[in-house]
Amino acid sequence: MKWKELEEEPCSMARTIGVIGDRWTLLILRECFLRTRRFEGFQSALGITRHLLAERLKKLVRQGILRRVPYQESPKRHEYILTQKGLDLYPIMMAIVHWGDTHMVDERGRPLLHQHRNCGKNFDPVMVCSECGEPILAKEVHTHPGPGARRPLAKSDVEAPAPKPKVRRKVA
Amino acid sequence: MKWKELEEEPCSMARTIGVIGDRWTLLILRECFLRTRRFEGFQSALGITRHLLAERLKKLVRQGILRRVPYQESPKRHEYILTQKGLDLYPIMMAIVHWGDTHMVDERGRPLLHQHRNCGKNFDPVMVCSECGEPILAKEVHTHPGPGARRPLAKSDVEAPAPKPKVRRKVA
DNA sequence: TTTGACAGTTCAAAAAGAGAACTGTATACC
DNA sequence: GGTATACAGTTCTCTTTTTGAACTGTCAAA
Repeated sequence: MKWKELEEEPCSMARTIGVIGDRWTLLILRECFLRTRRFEGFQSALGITRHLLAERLKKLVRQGILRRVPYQESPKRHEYILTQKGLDLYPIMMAIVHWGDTHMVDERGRPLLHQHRNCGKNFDPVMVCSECGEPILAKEVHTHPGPGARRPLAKSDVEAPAPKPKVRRKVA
Repeated sequence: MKWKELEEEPCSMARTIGVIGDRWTLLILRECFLRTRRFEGFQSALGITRHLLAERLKKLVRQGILRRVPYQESPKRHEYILTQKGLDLYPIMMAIVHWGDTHMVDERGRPLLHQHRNCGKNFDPVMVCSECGEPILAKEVHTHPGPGARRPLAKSDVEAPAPKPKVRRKVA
């Protein structure tokens, strides 16, 4: 599969993955949220090769996730700033961090704590339903095709067919 | 950088990215949440090469995100089922989908709608603070080192130094 | 004049991924 | 019995990506 194609699939997840779904891009975005803005800053913080960094930054700018803003003339220098579209990635970042905090910490505990200025407390992000406000569990969510689905109302597009082998065998 | 190293970095985000931060892994996980469980199912749904699929599934099992469960004897066949650790990835998936729904849809609208069984309505996921319940904005979050930080209390570890060039130039 | 900051670009070598064919067990159909 | 098909991989070669390191070019400070 060519990754350009991903962005045209009738799946918001595939499209998003086509834009930010690789390791370096995600790490670059982490740095953005930690207030890194300049080429050298990203490069030294991440140890990414300069070649790839230049390419990834270009792509993020093309996608409207970063804005390339001049901060001095002669020589021309630019900073990479998150746009609103970029800032909207924050829940993804927080969800990733939170999973790591839950499942990937060693005995010493979390590397980073997050404090909510509103209430002053260290917090965890919780995903809730926009309609009823209750936390969302995978089991309680039912998906069905929306207007942008490939073939409207074709359930098989969105839910894999139940495993039903044509050939019956000895079952363990 | 070797990607194994990522998992040892003192950053929950880097560690998580080391585990699930590549395109195919994310797409495989999408399929898992859409109830795909078998090798052929993943392969035909995604068009991933069989080679890569086998490798990624192995890795996800090693990481405890999927469990390889036999569903028949002779020939031995297995299904790949999300563990609790895997199910806990759901907020990440939903956050990714939601960003795509917001920023990557065409005129036709969303490819997929999500219905919350609790309240019966189609919903968007909203990320709120575990302490005060208010939605979280990037601007309202302050980070500081936790017990698992590389060097306790070294602020420079977690916040990039403010851009302060040693050399002063004509500023635009 | 030399050094260093900064933001890239270039190029050869190594790693990862794609595409297709092949392996091996087992059942169903003719 | 012979052929076809399901399933879950493995093996192979070829192409694309990524790495690592060096190089380019502007400007300022010592």
